[in-house]
Amino acid sequence: MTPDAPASQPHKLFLLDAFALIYRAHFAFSKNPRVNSKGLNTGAILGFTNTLVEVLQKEKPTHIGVAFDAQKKTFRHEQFADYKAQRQAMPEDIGLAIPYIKKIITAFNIPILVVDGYEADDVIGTLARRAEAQGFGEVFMMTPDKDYCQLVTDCVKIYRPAFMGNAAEVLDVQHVLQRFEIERPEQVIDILGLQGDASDNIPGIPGIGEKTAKTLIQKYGSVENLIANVDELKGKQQENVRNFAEQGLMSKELATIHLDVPIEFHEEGLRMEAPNVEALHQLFEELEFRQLATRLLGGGSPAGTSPAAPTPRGARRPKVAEGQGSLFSSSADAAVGIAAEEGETGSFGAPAGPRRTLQDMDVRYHLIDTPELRNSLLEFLLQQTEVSFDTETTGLDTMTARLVGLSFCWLPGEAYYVPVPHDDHATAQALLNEFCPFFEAPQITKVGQNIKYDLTILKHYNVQVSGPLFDTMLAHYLLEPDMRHGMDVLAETYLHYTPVPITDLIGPKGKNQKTMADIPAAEVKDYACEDADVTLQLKHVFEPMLKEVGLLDLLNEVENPLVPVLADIEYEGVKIDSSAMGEYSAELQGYIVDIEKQIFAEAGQEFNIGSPKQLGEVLFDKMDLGRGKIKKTKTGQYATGEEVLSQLAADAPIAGLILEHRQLTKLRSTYVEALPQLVCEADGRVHTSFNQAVTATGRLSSTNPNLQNIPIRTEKGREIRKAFVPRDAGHVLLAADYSQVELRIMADFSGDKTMIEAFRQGLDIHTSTASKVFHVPLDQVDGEMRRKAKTVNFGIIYGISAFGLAQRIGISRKEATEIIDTYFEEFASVKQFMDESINRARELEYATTLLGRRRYLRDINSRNATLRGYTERNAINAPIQGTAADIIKKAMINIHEWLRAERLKTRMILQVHDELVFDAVKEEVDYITPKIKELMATALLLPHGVPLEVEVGTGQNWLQAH
DNA sequence: GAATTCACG
DNA sequence: ACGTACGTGAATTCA
Repeated sequence: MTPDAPASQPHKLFLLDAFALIYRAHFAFSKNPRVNSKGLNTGAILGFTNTLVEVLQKEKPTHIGVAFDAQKKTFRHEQFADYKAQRQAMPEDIGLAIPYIKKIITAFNIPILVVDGYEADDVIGTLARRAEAQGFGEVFMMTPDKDYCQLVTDCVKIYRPAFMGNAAEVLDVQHVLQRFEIERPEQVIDILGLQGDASDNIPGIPGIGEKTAKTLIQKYGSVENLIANVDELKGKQQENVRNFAEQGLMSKELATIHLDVPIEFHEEGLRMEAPNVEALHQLFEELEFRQLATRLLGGGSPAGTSPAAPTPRGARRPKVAEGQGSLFSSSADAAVGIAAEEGETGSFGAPAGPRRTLQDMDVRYHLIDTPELRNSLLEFLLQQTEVSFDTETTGLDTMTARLVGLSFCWLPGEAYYVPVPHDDHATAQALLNEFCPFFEAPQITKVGQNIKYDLTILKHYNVQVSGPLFDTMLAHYLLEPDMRHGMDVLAETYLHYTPVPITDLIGPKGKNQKTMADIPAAEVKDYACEDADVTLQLKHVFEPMLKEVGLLDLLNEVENPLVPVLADIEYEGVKIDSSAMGEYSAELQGYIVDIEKQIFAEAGQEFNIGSPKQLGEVLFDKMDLGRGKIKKTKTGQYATGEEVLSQLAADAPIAGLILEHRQLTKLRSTYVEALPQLVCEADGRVHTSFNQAVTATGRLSSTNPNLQNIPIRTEKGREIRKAFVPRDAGHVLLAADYSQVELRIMADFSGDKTMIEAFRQGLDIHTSTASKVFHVPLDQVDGEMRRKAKTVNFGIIYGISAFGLAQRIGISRKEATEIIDTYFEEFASVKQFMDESINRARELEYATTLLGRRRYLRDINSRNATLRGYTERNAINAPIQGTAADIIKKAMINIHEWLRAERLKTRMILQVHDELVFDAVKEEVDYITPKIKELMATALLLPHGVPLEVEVGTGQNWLQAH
């Protein structure tokens, strides 16, 4: 296909249609305009820049150019007086935005392409053709405009950038032919010529829309041929084609993109170059694009990314004058901080200016490696009220990692590093004992980034950390729940500072990666001190921010106090009966082999059942199942999910077998095989990690392994829970569940009398709902009605839709609509609550929980109905799910505290969103059961007083405990 | 590394 | 006109 030999490295050229992208970006923000502090509407600029950046990062073009329409009239205006006449004058905001956009493009060192008398599409089309002729492997015309479809070839494609929730999309020849139902891409012009294009004021032929245009072109091939055969047409259509034939031809001409623009194709001129970082910085600063600046330039100051610029370590460090009293600073000294308060701080509280690294800083990082120095350090530590600290270890796995050093900081810019002998446990233990007075001091706030990790490490050295904690990771989690909270990103965003990458010390990730223990203490010192230093400074930035938005209490009363609770839970672990797992694995394997044989017999061939691709081909191509009702995934593969196979199972036994096979292999590989491998050898237990800063709603999540998704819904799955056992014969497992928390929260928040009454009376809520929705007395609700009502109740919490409900209970959309309507008649306040939730979110652009936890819903006013709908459902769900999370977190803190105060031996070992699991001492069960119930039920009181109920069970394993 | 599927609340 | 219930994590396949 390529006429010339392709270049050695595959060339990838992107040609952007500037105005089309700018208009689209502008209108995307039209409902809730983005305005910077100078009153400039920056929506179009931000949208365009985001699109540009995305394509640069994701697609990594080798060549690129941005085409603008010529300012003056184009040949199309000469040809057709009304051309684009109806398009309103360019909105003022766009006019103001364009100079900025051009500056940004220029700062990226990307050429701007304009040719007098031509529009961008002609320029792009011409260049695309010439690039193809020169042997470019791939050319992408980046535009949302469908006119470009006429230009698509095997190597020239359309790239529709991601937009308002839709993923980016590449349209190739096949897509175009399919979409327009034509045989050659050029016929797009004929289609457009007939149907016209309102936005470009191409008239087309009256009475011909998308459908008719397709049919006619399929039959006649072109506008000209249609006109030639106009006699074959009937009635009004014939009349129209006859009368407007001229207009049709003119429309076709207007829709035609011209490929003879007088412009040279210079490969070198379009080659990608490194951006002018300084210029981008200035522009983003002026436009107040902080997030973009961080994302794009954060770690990207030229010095920061260049591997050719290693950090000259130690060269400029002031030598520590051992034994001198002046080594330690009291708070009276004005140390120079990384984020010294300078100038206006903007909304992130960080000073403007280029990113800085350790080499730019006047810091004092000291090595504390003698008993005398340690003593002196401890003395200073004990005088502080707030100290950040960090642990350096031999690895990230808390169960096996050994301590390498400790760093401390109480004044910005000044920190201390204490090496710990990692290979001599007795000496290490003795050294840590020295610091116990500090760690245990109740009056000193300990500040850390992901401090649960440090607490756990210290716990392995018998150090119990007391006093208030402040975790900067959690602070940021409350400020921006759906962002990431790594220290490096936070330092860059809020302190404009780039910490030394850990890989500078221990090398890149790989087989020979070193650990901190392999690095001389003098080198670790700077890294470790910097972490403590940065963490302290982040605290000073976040605390006022949290106070301002009313989240400081949530942090101090819930998230921070939860940290030691989770550390204890993880430390305790859950005992797993590995031999039971082993037996069950063999049993499952037997079933699997058996089912496999049956599947191959049904299919008449062997194939990889685990490959959705092969499976789809076998089911839908070879066996021809599905009868036209075949679903496809977004990548064009056959969908073979549970939903599809269940439908198929009615008349194709193979579908049911595959579902069963899927279930069994899932159970085997994800649980039965995986869990025993994660059992800690030392104590026979698995130690999960509870992540406190992952979910958008405030829930915890569990990894390594995930113990929050252990099977229970099916017979064979549930069996796995039998392998979760108490630590010894003196213990039992005790499980305490909130009953219907989320529905109770919904009842309470909405104040719905009917639902509240049901809970007050202790009714089964699904039966009660069924009785209302189906208008039958409580005692006449059958299983089917209850099942449907249960689905409705869940649907309510999730922000119900008729379609979703119909899908899930297998009824028509009409029936689903009726059920929902009846529900909202019966539970009018619930409907009102849902509407109010959405309205409040539209105003605030966030939703809140009972304790003020926020979830930002920045798309709530989006013009894209799908995205908006999604965000509206979040506006309903987030406060409910998040409040439930608030409640159980409070309960965990209170129970942990109570167990400790009473010196009980029972240990909390798991949290599963609405359930707490305890490894309970048998003798304590009767004493703790009512207290745990009470502490859970009263952890937080709901505003309207809907009671919370807790069910407790015990047993020899987790299954029995339910 | 993305996509698909499926385990849980 | 369009897509379809909220929130997670892990295993697997495949490009």
